[in-house]
Amino acid sequence: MSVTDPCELPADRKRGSNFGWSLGMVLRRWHERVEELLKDLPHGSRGYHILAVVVHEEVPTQGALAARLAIDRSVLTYVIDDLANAGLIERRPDPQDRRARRVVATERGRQTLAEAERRVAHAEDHVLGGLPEEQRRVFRDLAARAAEAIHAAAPATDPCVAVQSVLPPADQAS
Amino acid sequence: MSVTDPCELPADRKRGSNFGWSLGMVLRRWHERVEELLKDLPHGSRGYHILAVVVHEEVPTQGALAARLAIDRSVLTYVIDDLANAGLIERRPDPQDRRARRVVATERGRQTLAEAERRVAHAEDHVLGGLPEEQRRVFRDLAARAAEAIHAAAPATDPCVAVQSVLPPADQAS
DNA sequence: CGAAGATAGGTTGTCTGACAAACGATAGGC
DNA sequence: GCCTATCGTTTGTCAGACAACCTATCTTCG
Repeated sequence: MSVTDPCELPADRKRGSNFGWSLGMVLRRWHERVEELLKDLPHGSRGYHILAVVVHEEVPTQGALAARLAIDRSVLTYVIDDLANAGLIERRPDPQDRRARRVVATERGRQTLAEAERRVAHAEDHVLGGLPEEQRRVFRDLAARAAEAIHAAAPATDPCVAVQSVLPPADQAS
Repeated sequence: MSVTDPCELPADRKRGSNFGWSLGMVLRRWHERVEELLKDLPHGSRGYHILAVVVHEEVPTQGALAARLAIDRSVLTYVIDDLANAGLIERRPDPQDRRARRVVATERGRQTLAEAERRVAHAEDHVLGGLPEEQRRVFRDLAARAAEAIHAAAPATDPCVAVQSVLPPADQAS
């Protein structure tokens, strides 16, 4: 497939149609808003995500939690510390394996999460204010499913694409 | 339109249904892939975005470019430096205003972008591999429109939400 | 004309968050 | 009882984001 006229990208590729940029834009705004909203939750959106998983899901250990959220274990350490200090979760020794810690939510944690989720949901609607109600729902749903799929196929890098220079070999530089 | 009962989140709010987390997940993977793909384009995805705008849109000055992409001017400086060194764009003095620089793409830049866009499009399909064809299209479209709307309403922080603690007042801590 | 303020671009320094590496404690296999 | 793997934690390094400052130029107005 020879290079079709590069300018021919049918106005679908033009303004705003850079997927990566768009995602970044939406995520940045989401982050701003949520961070603002949850500024007294120990680590803002980070703490929120962790708390959410702890409350909603049965996650055995800290390591599993890290895997579930696809974040580094070393981050978990201090976020959990602070969430525990705030009385939102507890870190209990696992009776089966004394290396592991089970992380469970306190009642206060559950309440806090409920409140946080309410606010975040509201903020999200605001962030997606540019889309009509129905499409917001669709967007969130698609994002969730795409993320789920990505997370499931974790390997991150498979060499299915041969990596060679994007730059033309200096043949007809302007 | 009052907020429908916030606690009613019906198992739609559960696993994977954290919008922010999902976006982050998708974006991270996008970034990994693209950065891999464009590793010899001066600043990877950054350079890609900038090059794309320079090629596809009529952007008067460097400052306008920064505004268009919602990035810091100080970033533009060195990215443009390197894109120019690679012969992909040129920084020309604006005859009307000698403070300003007009940034224009070279032919080589156009070719490179075309190739890059092809690869990125391919990578994006791969990243969204968890969604069927049609939904990928929808997702990209919604993302673009949401981002566009956000970018249009730039102010970033309007105090429409009263910010008070998410934490309950220590009444019934567990 | 010439001084004052505004604006374009560039430079520098600081700060945060991501990530790798190393460590102590414990579990499981031999 | 040793050896290796695993869990959680700590530490250090690095890149990217962002603010503050600087210079050159334009604009306005006396």
